[in-house]
Amino acid sequence: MTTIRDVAKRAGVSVTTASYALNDTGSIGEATRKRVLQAAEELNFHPNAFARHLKRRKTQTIGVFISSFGGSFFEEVLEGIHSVILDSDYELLVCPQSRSTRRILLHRQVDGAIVFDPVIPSEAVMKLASRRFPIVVMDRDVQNEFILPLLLDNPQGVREAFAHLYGQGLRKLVFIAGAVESFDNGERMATFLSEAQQHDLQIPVYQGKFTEISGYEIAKTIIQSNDLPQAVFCANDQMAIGFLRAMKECGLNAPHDIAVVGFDDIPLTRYMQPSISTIGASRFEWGMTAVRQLIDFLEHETPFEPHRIPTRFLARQSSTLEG
Amino acid sequence: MTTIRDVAKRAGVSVTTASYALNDTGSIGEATRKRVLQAAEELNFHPNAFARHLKRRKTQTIGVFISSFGGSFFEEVLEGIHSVILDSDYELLVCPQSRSTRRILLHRQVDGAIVFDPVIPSEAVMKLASRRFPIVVMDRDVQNEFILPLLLDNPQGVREAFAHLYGQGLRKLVFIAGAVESFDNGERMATFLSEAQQHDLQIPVYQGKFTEISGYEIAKTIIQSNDLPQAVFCANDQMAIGFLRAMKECGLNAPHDIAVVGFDDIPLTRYMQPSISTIGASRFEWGMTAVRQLIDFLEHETPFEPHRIPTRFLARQSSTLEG
DNA sequence: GGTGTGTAGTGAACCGTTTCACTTCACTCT
DNA sequence: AGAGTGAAGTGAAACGGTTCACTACACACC
Repeated sequence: MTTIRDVAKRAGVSVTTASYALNDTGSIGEATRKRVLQAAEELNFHPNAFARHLKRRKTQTIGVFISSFGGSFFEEVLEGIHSVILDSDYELLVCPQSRSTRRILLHRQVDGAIVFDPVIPSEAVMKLASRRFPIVVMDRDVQNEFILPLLLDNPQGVREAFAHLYGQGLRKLVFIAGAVESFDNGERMATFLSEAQQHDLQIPVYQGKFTEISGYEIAKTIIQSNDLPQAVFCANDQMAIGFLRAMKECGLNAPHDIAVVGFDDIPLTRYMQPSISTIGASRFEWGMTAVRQLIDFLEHETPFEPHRIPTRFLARQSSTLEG
Repeated sequence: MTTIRDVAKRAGVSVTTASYALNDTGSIGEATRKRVLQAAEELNFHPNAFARHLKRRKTQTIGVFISSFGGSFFEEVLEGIHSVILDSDYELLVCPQSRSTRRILLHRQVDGAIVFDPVIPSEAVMKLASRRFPIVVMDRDVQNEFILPLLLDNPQGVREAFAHLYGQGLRKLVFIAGAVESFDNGERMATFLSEAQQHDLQIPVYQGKFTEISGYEIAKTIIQSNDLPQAVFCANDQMAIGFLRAMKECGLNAPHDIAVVGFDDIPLTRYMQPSISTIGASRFEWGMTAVRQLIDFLEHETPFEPHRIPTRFLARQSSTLEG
């Protein structure tokens, strides 16, 4: 509750001088500065962030908008973001999905945004983005001078995975898709199907929802059809996990009966039995890159440079036939 | 960039009237209110949060201070917190460890705090807490009128786990401790040792750090000593996972050679092979309770009611000897 | 002595809201 | 007719900083 006025009074200077001294701006004599700093210390003064932001019209804060904390997916992205923030003089505001929050926050509570929540409509993003409010999107492909899409290189990983399956002689393949609105899902599917087409394969597609349970249910359907594919490619790991659970329940073995591949390389995939083949990317660096570019833009208007985050296929037990 | 003045002008009323109309306070005629709301809509007006907070001296925001996003531990806590926030008219500010951030944030950027980061000194918490700034702590046991400790019932779960091991005839037990500063670690250890003492058992304690690698290293030490215990109790799951990895590498089998129990019930424990016996609590509800109590205090000064979050032992493969 | 230059410091406006204290005016009551 | 009441609306002072434009003064230079 102590204000800069209290500090000024105690140091015997004007408010202006106190402000300059505390911010190390303006020209203030060394002795005076010391006196002000000491007064501030003694009074345990901390400037009111709101008053400051109000006047400066800058919040020195980056907003990150994610769909939820769950799924152990955002974790690493957030850690990457956080690691950069620590070394900057920005603050971090993480905002999980919420209508009201979003509206209010987006209006001037942060200097720039990182969007990773498909629920936010692209039109809203387009409308908000501006020189004074740059946005990095990690979940869609909209682009303009003030919007930077920073996306996974889905095609690369998917092609590697396809080659891996095809190379083992597997020809009867199935694609299990995630949420239709998802950009990543679309790209993964498109790539997989196009690869297949080049090898004259027909690929049935089952529509899932990126959730474990949807993978599980699709697996049951497929198994009951009594027409097992040799391999399934799941658009994310959660569905692969569900798929494997169903297989296990039915006494089927991966990769023997059906080879399974996921996408994302979430930690679980390494620990499951069998371990799950998947496509990974460094989410930590992904997050780092996002903030870095955003801060660079905010500070020097460095133009955005869209590029893809590399992915790589990780062959593990669930899809690797022996010998 | 449009302000309430623009709205007022367009609606042909004073700023005061516009403010009252927008906030549904004061007494404003229905026709006027409509006109103001419409003007605001047309201009796409959103009140500047900083100006508002500055004047109101309330931010309508809850700050959550965690040590990091990693470890898949906070995830569920945050989701619980978030779920309550969604139904309230508060906003959520999640702030991972960072010196500067903390200082600044704590000073008036949030109305109340939830602390789950051992790095924050208890003195700081004590100093900050006040009627106008209540704090819920989830990682330590400081308490006063304005600080609510909301802790796990460590003793309950640990006692159940001890009984489980002891009940299977295991007598040669070892305790693997986590970070010494940790309140939870201390309580888990104290309970385990006291239970043991009641049965006249001596328990060696190894000092770990709550990390997988520390569990791994301790396991190697123990195994090389050639004097295997019948069971180890790890103060958290990460260490249990490391311990099991070391065992596997040495060709040892859990629970046969050594039974292993962890603490936290992180998702991995269910999926590992063998699945890991552990002690769980609903972190989701833990988070929910924390915010609920905080908001209740903020709104009605409802006095804090400390209580423990129940834990339960979950017997899984890693510690269950067959029939 | 007049001009110029640089340093140290100050007054007051401003950022965009909220809200206290007040005015107006129409209406009712006695 | 005069007093009283309540509803609708307004002016201006906050809130706590930052910063523009300015003063005061010492010093150097020619």
